[in-house]
Amino acid sequence: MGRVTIKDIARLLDVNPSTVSRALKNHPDISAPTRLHIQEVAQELGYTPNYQAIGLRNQKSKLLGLIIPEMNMFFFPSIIRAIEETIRQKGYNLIVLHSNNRLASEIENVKICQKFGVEGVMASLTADTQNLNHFQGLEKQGIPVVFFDRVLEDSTSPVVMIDDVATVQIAIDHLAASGRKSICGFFGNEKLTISRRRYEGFKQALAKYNMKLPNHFIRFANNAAQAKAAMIAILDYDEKPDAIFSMSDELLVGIMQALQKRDVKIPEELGIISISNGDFPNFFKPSITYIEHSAFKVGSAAANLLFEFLENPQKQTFPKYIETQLRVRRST
Amino acid sequence: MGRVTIKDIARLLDVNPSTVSRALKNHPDISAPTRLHIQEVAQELGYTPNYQAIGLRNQKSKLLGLIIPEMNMFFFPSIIRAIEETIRQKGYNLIVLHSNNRLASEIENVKICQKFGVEGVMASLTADTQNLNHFQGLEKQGIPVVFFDRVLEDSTSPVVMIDDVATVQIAIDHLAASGRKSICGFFGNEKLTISRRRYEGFKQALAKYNMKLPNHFIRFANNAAQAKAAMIAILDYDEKPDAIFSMSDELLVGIMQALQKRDVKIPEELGIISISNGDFPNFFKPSITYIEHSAFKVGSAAANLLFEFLENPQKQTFPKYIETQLRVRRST
DNA sequence: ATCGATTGTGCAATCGTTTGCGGTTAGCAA
DNA sequence: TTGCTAACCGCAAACGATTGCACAATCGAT
Repeated sequence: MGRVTIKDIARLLDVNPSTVSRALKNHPDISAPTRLHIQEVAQELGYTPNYQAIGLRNQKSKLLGLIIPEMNMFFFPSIIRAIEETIRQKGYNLIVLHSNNRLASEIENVKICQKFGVEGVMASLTADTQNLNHFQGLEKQGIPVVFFDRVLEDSTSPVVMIDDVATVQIAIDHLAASGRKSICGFFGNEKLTISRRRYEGFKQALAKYNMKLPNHFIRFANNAAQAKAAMIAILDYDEKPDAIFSMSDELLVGIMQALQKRDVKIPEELGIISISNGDFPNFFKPSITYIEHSAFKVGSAAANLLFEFLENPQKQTFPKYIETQLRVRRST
Repeated sequence: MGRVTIKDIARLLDVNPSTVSRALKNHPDISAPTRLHIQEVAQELGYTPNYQAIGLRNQKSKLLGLIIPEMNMFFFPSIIRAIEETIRQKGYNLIVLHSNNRLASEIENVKICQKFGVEGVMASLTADTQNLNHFQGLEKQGIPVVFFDRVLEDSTSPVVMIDDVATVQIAIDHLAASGRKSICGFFGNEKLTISRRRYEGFKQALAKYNMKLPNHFIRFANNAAQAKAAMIAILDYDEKPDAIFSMSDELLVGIMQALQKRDVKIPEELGIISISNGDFPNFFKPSITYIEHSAFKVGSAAANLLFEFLENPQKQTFPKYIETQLRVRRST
């Protein structure tokens, strides 16, 4: 009961705690015999360093914060895997905070990061986040923050994302090349910059091919259920699309549920392409053509970028773009 | 730069840190005027309590550890959501540790929990975990550990899980009731107790109906890809099953990919039922009948059980069973 | 024998916060 | 005036680990 401390070891061996501390970290001041003896005893007693005490003394915590808008099955598991893997190697650990898509939670999550004294933060924002005021406390304390994916337009902070416009362009190029002429676009929460940017790219890309874009071909959906409902609604219009563009796996799932329900023939009646992390497109029949937007790469890049700031706080900030790649499957 | 501390406030107002501390927690010893003034100043300066210092002083960390064998899209996002939600209400936060399916990582993760001084741990084990020796350090320090889902047979620790045998029984009952006579079972990693228990339940249930069970009707697969390969192999046998039982969403995904590839008619040629968290069965056409095994409920129960031990360390340990429920869809 | 350098260890302060105890003041009654 | 009680607040130690500095012991060189 009660963990073993350096003091305990010191008392037991009748030496000073400082000697034990130095011995355990192989400080050259301590002679080999005492050093080995102390290490042996520490091992036997099952000594575990107390990060709270170490952190307090050294003003370090070995903790990084990850703030995500929600915990879903589509994007964030890969993100977390990637970040964990990257930071573990450097002896850091992660405290993951979900905002449940609410700004108030996000604000609180930032506070929690501060309370725990995290050394850096990675964040993806909620749809309601209009400014970064709640992150200013961190910046003031010199704690670097890296934003990824769901970021704000005017962010002067370091961000990791894909080139939304270019990525959508690739998708539309592909659809156009295979003869599609009226394309319907599905986008996430309209309040999200990422949705609006991809929507902008979509409009630009269609304009390039002089494709028409009736209002009901533009769909903003906050989740799979909304996407499903929207897709079904589209099928009830007279003017039907011959292809669907989806900006995420989550929307793709909803869209596919609708199409399966209505027995739409893919790719004959309708072509489909989606931006995706890469798993879900293979779950459907036919498999879905997608632009790979690797969450793993985003996570790794965000973590690495954060470390660059930890190592060099003066570093210039600039957006880091993750490359994407077209993967042609059977839906186009 | 550098966070504001109680000392800073004390210096600024020319009072003792203890006064500030008491004022901030509304201690009655402090008069209303000083209390309000101090709170005001603290607010203005953006004071944030230092959990490291508080934890050190109070021997608390407000941190709980969650050790999971891997971070996948099937089960653990819901688990994490549920746990987070439950513990947040009590002012606790989570540090999530992935073992990457390796025992060595799991052992290290336990150590990390100790270093950070977590007050409790929730854990789901890797397939290679044969004993709980590496958790003994925690128990010795009086830190409660709750295991869930992927647990060990001989565990004397508190566990949260479903009644595997009964759940599989429900599945087979359902298949039998709809006239299926030769059922093939898919199970996870054979080294996992959860796989073996469900396999046992499967055998018992088939025996109840006197169904035959050729060797190639029993499949252990470690992931979706292996399940897919196994399913394809089965389709190449002369003796084919008329129904499939899958013990998890991950296996279901692999199985469905194989069936879609081979254009197997569901439910005409083959019926399918799976134990599932509830999302994936709806992604397929036809939708898959499943026994709902709610990860969210498991997570909530694990967190609540852990709190019971935190509040009453003497509490008796007993396995907590999460109820499951048959959801009939179109695959049977 | 004396000095100097070297080696090994202890002392004490520090990180930020909490809390038991003691002390000062004011107010009030006798 | 004296005594007593609240009301308020400060002092200092403590949590566990680290580290600059001081100090003692040893050794070699002169």
